[in-house]
Amino acid sequence: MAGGAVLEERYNPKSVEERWRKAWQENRTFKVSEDLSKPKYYCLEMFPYPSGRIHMGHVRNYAIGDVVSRYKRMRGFNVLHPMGWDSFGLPAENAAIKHGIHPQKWTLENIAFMRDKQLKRLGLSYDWDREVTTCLEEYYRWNQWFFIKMYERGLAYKKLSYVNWCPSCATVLANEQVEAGLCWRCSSVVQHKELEQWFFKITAYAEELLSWCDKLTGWPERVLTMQRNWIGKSTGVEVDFAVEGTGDKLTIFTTRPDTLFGVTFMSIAPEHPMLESLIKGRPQAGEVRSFVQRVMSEDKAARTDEKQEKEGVFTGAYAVNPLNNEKVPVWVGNFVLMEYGTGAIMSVPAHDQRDFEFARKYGLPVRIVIQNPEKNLDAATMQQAYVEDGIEANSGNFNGLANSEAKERIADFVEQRKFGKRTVNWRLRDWGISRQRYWGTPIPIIYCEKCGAVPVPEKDLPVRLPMNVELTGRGRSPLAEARSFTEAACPKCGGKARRETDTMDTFVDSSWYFLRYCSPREDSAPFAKKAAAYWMSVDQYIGGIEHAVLHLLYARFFTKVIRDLGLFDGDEPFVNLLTQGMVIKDGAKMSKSKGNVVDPDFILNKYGADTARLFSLFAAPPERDLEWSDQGVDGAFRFLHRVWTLVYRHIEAVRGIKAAGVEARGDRLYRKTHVTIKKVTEDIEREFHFNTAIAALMEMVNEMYDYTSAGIASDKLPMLRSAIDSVTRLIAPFAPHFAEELWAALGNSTSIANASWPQHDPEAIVATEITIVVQVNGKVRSKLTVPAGTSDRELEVAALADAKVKEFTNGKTPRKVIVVQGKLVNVVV
RNA sequence: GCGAGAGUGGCGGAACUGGCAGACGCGCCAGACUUAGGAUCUGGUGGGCGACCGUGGGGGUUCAAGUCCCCCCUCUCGCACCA
Repeated sequence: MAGGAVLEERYNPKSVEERWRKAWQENRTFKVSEDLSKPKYYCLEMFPYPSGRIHMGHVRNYAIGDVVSRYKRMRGFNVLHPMGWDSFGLPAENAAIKHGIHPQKWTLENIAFMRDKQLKRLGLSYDWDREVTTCLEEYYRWNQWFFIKMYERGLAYKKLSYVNWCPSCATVLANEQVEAGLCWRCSSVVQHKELEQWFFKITAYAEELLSWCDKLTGWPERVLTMQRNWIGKSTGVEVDFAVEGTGDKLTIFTTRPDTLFGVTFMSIAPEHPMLESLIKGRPQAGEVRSFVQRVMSEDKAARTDEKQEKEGVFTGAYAVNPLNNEKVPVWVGNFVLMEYGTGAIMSVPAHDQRDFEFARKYGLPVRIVIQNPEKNLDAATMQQAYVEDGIEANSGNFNGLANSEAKERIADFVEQRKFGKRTVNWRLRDWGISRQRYWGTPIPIIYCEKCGAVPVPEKDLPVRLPMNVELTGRGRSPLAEARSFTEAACPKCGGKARRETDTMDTFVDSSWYFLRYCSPREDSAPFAKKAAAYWMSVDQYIGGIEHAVLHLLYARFFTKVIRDLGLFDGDEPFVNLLTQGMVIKDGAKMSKSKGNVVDPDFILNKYGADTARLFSLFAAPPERDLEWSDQGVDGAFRFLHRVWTLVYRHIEAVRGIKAAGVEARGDRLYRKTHVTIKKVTEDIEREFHFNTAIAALMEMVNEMYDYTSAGIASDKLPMLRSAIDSVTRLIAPFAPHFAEELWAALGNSTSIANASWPQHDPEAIVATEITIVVQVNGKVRSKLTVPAGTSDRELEVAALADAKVKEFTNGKTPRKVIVVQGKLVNVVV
């Protein structure tokens, strides 16, 4: 047996934790496999990037997940709780450039250190046999496999487009990776650049990704809101305006067809493909070109800044409004985005604030087409656009209709006359996955001079990332420099060809790793279908809010694609999501520059893992930010000490004693024990409120001290035994090494991880006597102790007879007496 | 501007469907044991001398409001020229 059957006098976390860490490893305590006889539970924490060291945020994240896993396990679930490494990515490459160490070596060394020297010390109940490392070919080959499957279905495609370019990372970024115009990783100003890129067609799933937001009831509302905003569905109408003098059509998108009669000009994006033909041969051409050039030279941050002055120039061209055959000027506007809608808009200054400002600035006409029913609008004097609902005016046959009604009627009219059609526009763009970097999954495409882009056949996978590549941090994709890599034969015709040298965005790796955990050593498929059918979906996913739209949206998308490939029978990857708060110190996020970082190793050395876990779970509920407090850690340590000392004192006396059963009902410690079991269980079940669960355990331990303060009679030993027994089980998910040690000392020879969770005795918690609060006019004046089950009538009589009540009612007759069953009496005078 | 969340002692935080505000912990104060205590144990600890007053501010509903309704303030996060 691994545990010491005799307790040492003083709690020594170091020796206790070492002993149990070893025991768990040797006994394979947390190894799991599919077992149809038990209900399954899949608990997952977002896997880390192997940066070299873990931080307090990791400790908190994994401690939360571990409590959930261990608790569910004790409740009889077959728990899958895996860990792995999101191990492709830029820092490895930067380390290579800076220190001349190969990214692979750097990464694998970091993983070994973080796994063996850091994570394993935390006592986390992982099945380490399921470890997944995304930078190994046994994993990334399946990224390539998915790419090819998606390519075959038209879900992966290449196109020339304007992309977000980070000059510092020297690579392209997805839209999701640009935050306020800055690179999400290094905060450089993102540039606009035209490049050929590979895309995943996430927009094909936009509707489904959106509609499922309503069904993910186990997700925090704010994450769903962010996803809904990001997907950004807007329904409207596309309308064709004929360009005067040419046969061309200028198509615009609008959500406000009810304002179509109020169009007084048009605006198009500087990148609009029709621009050249519009200005050709016109006197305005020169001015337009220099305007366009100036706007396009601005970086993305400046261009999309709301405070940016709205500017434009007249192209000299006119377009015809198909509804009233009116001629309106076409302008180029710096605020019109080519990526959204059609890159051209109709401008209705009377009813759109942007258009209004633009019209006033350039002296363009304003025409009211929706009248305010409260107060007549005047185009000449209005100070801002009228964007509320109202009645149609100046709108031909539609005059007099409510604008909400007119929206539909005008859209119908547009469709009947074939001026355009109803459409839906999405803010969501396809996911650009090409990265001009080395340390990632090679995109499995070969370019043949004759056949064009040809996917690498499945049998030739993986396309291995070559190891002998020089990394300079400059210029093009590092892979492009490696001739042995780029030279290839066309899989179709065998002719001379070259390989794609871009690698995939690392968010591809984390989009399906949760499926891989189900069967991590499977080598004929990304995962075994049967294993996934058993384990998926993830019952509880835990991680930071920072992935609210990035990873969590991509993973949902991949899951749906994988479903449609017939590999997995489910719609969503994560049933419940817990977004834990940050760990902060002195009111700010821990960061090197602020010098407020707490090193997990230091805490582990000084107090041990159980204290570190206990504190991070006790100091705040998981979804809130946690303020780190050195003194708070002392408090957690002290609590474990108190439990230890209590058990140490009585262990000899209770060793051979049988725990108390129902015959002990009525004993105050027995009652407290069962109240605590109920409270701890409910707090874990209800939103994982570990802080109050731990508080309840502390209360119980205080009660145990009190119970035993004057020594203990032998007839009370069964109650003490059952209390110690229960506390040990209840504390096990929080402080597992500690609990194992006590558990062994109590004479158990199997791990407490496999012990059952205690169940409370409902009869035991029914009090025989209850305290009733007595109020006079809503203010607490007295308390009554009465037998449970005293009737309302008796309570009222007792309250009115109370001396204090008489004093405060001062002889007046009560106007009303309110009795709340078992709680309170309020006398109103 | 839009959306989400929050505001409670000196501090972190409790208070499930309206029913003793401040559980539990930290800190602080006092005492015990001690050569000693930054160890441990015991007790106390919202404010005010008091009637009383206290959950960001102001109204309201109710026998009763941290909790429900209306108005306002502050903070955090996300989105933000999306046509």
